[in-house]
Amino acid sequence: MSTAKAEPDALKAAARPAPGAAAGSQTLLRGLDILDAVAAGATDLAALSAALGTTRSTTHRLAAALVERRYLTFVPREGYGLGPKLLELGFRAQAAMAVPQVARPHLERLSATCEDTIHLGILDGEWALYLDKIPGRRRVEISSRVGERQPVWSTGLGKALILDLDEARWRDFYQVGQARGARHARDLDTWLARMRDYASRGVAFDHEENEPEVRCVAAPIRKAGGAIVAGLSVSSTAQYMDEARMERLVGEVVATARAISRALGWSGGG
Amino acid sequence: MSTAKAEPDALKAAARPAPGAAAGSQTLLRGLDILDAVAAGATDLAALSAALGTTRSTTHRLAAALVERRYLTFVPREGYGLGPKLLELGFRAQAAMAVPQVARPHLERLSATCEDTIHLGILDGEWALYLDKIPGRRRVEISSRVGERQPVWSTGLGKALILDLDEARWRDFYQVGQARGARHARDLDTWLARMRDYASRGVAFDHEENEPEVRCVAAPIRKAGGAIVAGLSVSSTAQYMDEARMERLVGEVVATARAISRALGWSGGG
DNA sequence: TGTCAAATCCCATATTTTGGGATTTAGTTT
DNA sequence: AAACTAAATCCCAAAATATGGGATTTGACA
Repeated sequence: MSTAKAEPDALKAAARPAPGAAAGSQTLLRGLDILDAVAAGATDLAALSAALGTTRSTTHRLAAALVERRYLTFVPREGYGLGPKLLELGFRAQAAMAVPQVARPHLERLSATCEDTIHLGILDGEWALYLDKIPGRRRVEISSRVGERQPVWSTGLGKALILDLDEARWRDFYQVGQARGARHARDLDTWLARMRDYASRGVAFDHEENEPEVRCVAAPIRKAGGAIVAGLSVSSTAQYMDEARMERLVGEVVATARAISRALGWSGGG
Repeated sequence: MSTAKAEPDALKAAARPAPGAAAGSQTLLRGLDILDAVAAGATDLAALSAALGTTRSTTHRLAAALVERRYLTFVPREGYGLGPKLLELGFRAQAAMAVPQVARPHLERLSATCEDTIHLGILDGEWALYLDKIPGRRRVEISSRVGERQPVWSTGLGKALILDLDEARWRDFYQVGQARGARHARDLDTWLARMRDYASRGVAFDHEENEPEVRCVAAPIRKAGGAIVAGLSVSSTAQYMDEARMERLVGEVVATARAISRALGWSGGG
């Protein structure tokens, strides 16, 4: 039941087939697919049915269950939308992680002095996962979302998160990135050389490696004992982020990361 | 398949049987129940099985699907936790609503001058739904969560949301509240008299009607045209909120609500 | 009042889920 | 170091559940 319908392409993501996925929960998975479809912009039953490849009947039953549980909202003329239950669980999920709580005020302080987008994130397997974000106040905004994942090897935040690992691990992250089809691949040796430099300075940069025109300065956050538990980055478009400014930001970014680390119980820091 | 198991009672909420619920999606609903159970503190398969009343097998399959879709996290020694996908969808749900976006900076400004908990909410059927919250900085904190619902008739925020309705509607909200077993019921006439007073002043109070010891001052937020689209409240415990302070807060709260209304395009406001 | 599109409901069929129990994985004890 | 324990994970026949075609209702609009 291919879904290559007319879909405005706004409903891009939502890869249904599932990789080596766990089968045996079709109904549950379809329900979750509905959440994805709604998040991607589907608003009526027809769009949902098309996205799932199921009949109106089935789609309606699933959607109705989600509405009843407040995972979706439904307004007769308007259609479906993400529901308050997701708000609740989302904020709970964030609250369950200690780092964002502690970091928030520090991020806000940093945000007050720079006009750019600030991200807080952790390492999630082979990805960098955003846990919090303070939008910048420039005319152009970095389009990222809390809960989203970005490649480790190409983002400043990602590189900050793996600063302490050895070169073998660095290679792994680089290769995973290449395998997933890196957009602006650089050769491994250059990348490793930069990583060594970043590691020795305790900061990481992103010179438009992940996204053209987007640059950032990032630093690792450490918990008691010194292990890296999170990272912090300041991002902006190239026009606001020339080399000189990136260097000027380093002090602030590192200082903020250190302050958060201290709040988490890390007393080190030559 | 009755669920009257041993449940440690820590997993209180999660009323399974579902009221006049939509049947025909057992698997999906059970999956959602798992999310609730994890949110309520269950961390291992045994706890989840107990909460759902299903066997380890079934529970495991559902949980595995949720983990695969990142709605849950699973760490061998630690157990299950709410996953990053919920973060993503939660923040998206919030972003989909325009009001929180516009209101945030104003709420933060208000928060800077008062030490108390600030809530932003909208009317959701017969409930007041919290869309955003800035925690207070007092020793005791108001335990509320974004995404949660509270009765309209007994909360300051709720009353602010229905300030423009006529008396017949007010009665409806009051009666729904009574039907649901109000805790500190007041007689209808007194309540209506107060509502009239609130409506004429453009503020609403909560004198420990919803929760003993919790008081608040609330004001409605209006969109272009003047219709109430949201509300704003400042809450604290009685010890920090005597009558005098509540009166003193009115100006600030109303001013903030007005500022947000103006940002939403409302130009009215005698 | 009539028309049309979308949502909602119904029910026999067959596909999907279920759960008992076997197996594997890790951490702890002897 | 090997046996023990607890929890997670996997397997498969039986049975309950979800499915979707089509009928019906709802409500906006003419």
